[in-house]
Amino acid sequence: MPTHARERLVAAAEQLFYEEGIRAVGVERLLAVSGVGRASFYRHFPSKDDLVLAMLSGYDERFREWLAHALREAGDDPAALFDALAERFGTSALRGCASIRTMIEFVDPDHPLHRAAAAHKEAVVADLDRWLAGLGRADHAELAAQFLLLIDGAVVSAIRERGPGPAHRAKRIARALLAAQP
Amino acid sequence: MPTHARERLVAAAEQLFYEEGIRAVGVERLLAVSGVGRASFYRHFPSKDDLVLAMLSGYDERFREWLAHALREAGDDPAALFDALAERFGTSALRGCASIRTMIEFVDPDHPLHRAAAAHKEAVVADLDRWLAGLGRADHAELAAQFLLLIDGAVVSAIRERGPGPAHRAKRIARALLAAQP
DNA sequence: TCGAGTTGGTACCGATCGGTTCGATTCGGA
DNA sequence: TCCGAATCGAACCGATCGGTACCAACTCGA
Repeated sequence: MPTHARERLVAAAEQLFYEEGIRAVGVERLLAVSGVGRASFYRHFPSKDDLVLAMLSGYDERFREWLAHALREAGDDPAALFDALAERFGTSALRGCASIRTMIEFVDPDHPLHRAAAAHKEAVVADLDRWLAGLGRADHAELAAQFLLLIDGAVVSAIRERGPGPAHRAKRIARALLAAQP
Repeated sequence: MPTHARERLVAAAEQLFYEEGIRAVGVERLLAVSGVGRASFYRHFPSKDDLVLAMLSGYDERFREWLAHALREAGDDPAALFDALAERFGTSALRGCASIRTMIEFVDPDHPLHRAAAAHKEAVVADLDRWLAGLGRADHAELAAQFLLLIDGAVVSAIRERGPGPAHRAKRIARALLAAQP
């Protein structure tokens, strides 16, 4: 199965970067796990950073697809979004989200990988904003930012705690938030 | 000034690890910035990881001192804690907190550095819990965990946004939270 | 004053880093 | 079936990684 070198590289990157970290995984490991030759790697990606970029792009797409589905399921109850988050936390082993981790591993705000990871978060908050506005909430902009803060806080908490607990906690906070300004 | 090699190493570690990341900074840079000789480094710290441990220990001490002071200032209004957080965000350039960043850079939950960083968070939530219990809140345990979720969420948001905005946002959430269960 | 202990500086170690180059082989479309 | 394109594997590059060993200079207490 020597075909699709690019796809196998991205798949290996997603797995290894998630399990161990970006800086912690060298090109050698990526080649070994993906079974891709060194030359093929650098034909598809000018540098390791470009592979990280491709990984981030895939993460952005998949996460926001998941988010869109979760928002549809939530109906007209914004707090229900955190039920979907709890489900997400329950299934996978929790090592944070690719965006937060990339922003932190490449903490210089001018670094291309930091910018790309931050752009994902801004896209997510824009998605949330549109959704809340569609639900007729006057405070949609502020509420969207607050929801992202709750999501990120839950993700960071979940790194230590394992399991859906932090997502449930975030949901209870969201409930209080919605009750305050109905 | 050839004395105090250890203190200078820890100071350089705090600065460089914060500005660039732990894995991103090699021993060479630490020696150059601190002005410490290579042999002196390894006399004080058996390995680079032990220097990270010392940095974390200093961070834990200083942060919790700051927290204790902020809690005293807050008086009987729990949400006022986030005013202190906003002040903290306003002054320093924001690149996250040492604990979150260490947990993420060493994401394996069994890694000694991950454990040390996680232990700091657990100590913080214990501090919050004692404080809230002292204020007579029946929901102190849950509220403490929720407060830490808000703090961590604000820290992650502040990495992208700069400035005290995320702390103010967290304060508004905290207000709603306290209003829900007075 | 003197000597033990700490210091900074340097050379060096094997391993790994990201990246380049050159075949030998295999795949896939015409 | 055949040929170009894509593939894998390995040798190789300079740089840097974390860590060791040795040395001359310095500090400081007895």
